[in-house]
Amino acid sequence: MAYTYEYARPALTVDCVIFGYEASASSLKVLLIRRKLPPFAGDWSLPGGFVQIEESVEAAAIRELQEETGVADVFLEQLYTFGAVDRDPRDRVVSVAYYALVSLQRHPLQAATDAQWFELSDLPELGFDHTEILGYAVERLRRKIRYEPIGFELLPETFTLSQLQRLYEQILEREIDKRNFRKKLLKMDLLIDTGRKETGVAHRAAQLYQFDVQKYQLLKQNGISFEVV
Amino acid sequence: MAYTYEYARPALTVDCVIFGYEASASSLKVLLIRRKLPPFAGDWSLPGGFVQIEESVEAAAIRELQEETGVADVFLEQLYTFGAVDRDPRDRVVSVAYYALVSLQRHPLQAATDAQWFELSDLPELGFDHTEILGYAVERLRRKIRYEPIGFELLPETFTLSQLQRLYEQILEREIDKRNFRKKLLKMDLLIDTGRKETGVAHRAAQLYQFDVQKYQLLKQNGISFEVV
DNA sequence: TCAAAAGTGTTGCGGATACACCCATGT
DNA sequence: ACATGGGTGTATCCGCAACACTTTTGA
Repeated sequence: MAYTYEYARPALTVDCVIFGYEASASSLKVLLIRRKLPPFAGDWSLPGGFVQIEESVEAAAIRELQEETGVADVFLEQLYTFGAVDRDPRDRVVSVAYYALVSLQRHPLQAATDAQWFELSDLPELGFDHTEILGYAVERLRRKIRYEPIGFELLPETFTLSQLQRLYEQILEREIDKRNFRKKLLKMDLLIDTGRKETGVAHRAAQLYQFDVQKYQLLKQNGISFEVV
Repeated sequence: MAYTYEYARPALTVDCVIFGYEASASSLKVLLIRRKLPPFAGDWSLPGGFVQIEESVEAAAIRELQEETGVADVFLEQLYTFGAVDRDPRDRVVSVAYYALVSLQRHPLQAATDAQWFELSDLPELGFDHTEILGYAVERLRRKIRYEPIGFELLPETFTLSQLQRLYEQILEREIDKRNFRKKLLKMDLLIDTGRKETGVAHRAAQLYQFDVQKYQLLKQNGISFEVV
């Protein structure tokens, strides 16, 4: 079946920057897909696909994420729309980019066979304008993690303060003073002490905490912001 | 001439939230268009139109802005892409929203005949999801003006500190202490004292300043941010 | 001379930073 | 017993907020 329009229309796609984090290894990764077909065959690229006519743009992003990783219900946010005329050599394609945050502990993935995780510090060349898109995503993540509690999306349900700190250090690429970090976080009173401790570590076991989402929502309505560093 | 595709494609449009500011009246406005045709005939809406196949999405926004106001070379930034399935009752339409900042002193407009400026505090009902888009734009402007020097886009080339302060007060909807505001702004050393003074006012004439764009660019590269309030 | 806005300093407080040692646990 | 990370307090500094009067100018 074919569709005919009076004026030419660009194709509309979504592309997803999927960040995955493994707290045990303190390692921040991005999921990339190896392209089988031209253009850029053999290159790596961001997972993405066409927006179907009966789904919202956000639904398309959720569907892509689900198809590539099997996960649903994770943090997903629109990033930016890339609309240069020649960004795809075949056709006029406008792409709405999203980024997702996935805790690899909470969501043990069945990544698609042609997909692979890459360390953020060791990325391959990407097809299309995907290097630019990924750069945007990293920038957004760095900015956003400083004043909104999105870091918890990357950690297990319960986590230690050191895990949280290492996450921030990874993303912001700088060291943070342990005492000051703990003082500030605990003072906000948004971490619930679960009363349980880490297990299976070859040293003193750390307290396990949970982020208090409900309390945060309340405070947020009153204009209190979550400023960490 | 008609265009045929194997799969259905949404139409792609841009919508522009055009903020205009008149320093003399301390009044922040938005440009709206009265719709002549259904749907929402008679209602007001944001200026916008289709993305042409041979122009980038940003170019389409620039063109729209130019068509509606006659101005070019003003601040214009992508806001968000609105992609709900039913946001336009006629057809599937995805819209990339932009917002622009126009100093009404610097750019005396020939606004299109069907266009009109509205006080931000006194808006009519808008067609489509344009109220939501406008809300996004206001929120973005409020957030962004606090840590990036975009306020100057809304003022005349040279301005007084009081004009600058009133602009911030308008946008942030709160009062700011005059002495603290001046101290902070002047301390940043990003305002050039032109040596000239206001004229034609019925009281003591104020110093005229200019924003030092070059110096700001330099500092920005070194990671210094412009935090005003 | 009056009205209206320009211009100007100081103080107190709270949050940010810098910094080093003892504790608990598993091997 | 040792290695590894967990956990803790204090002193200093700087930026933020609060606050009121004098000066200049045109009408």
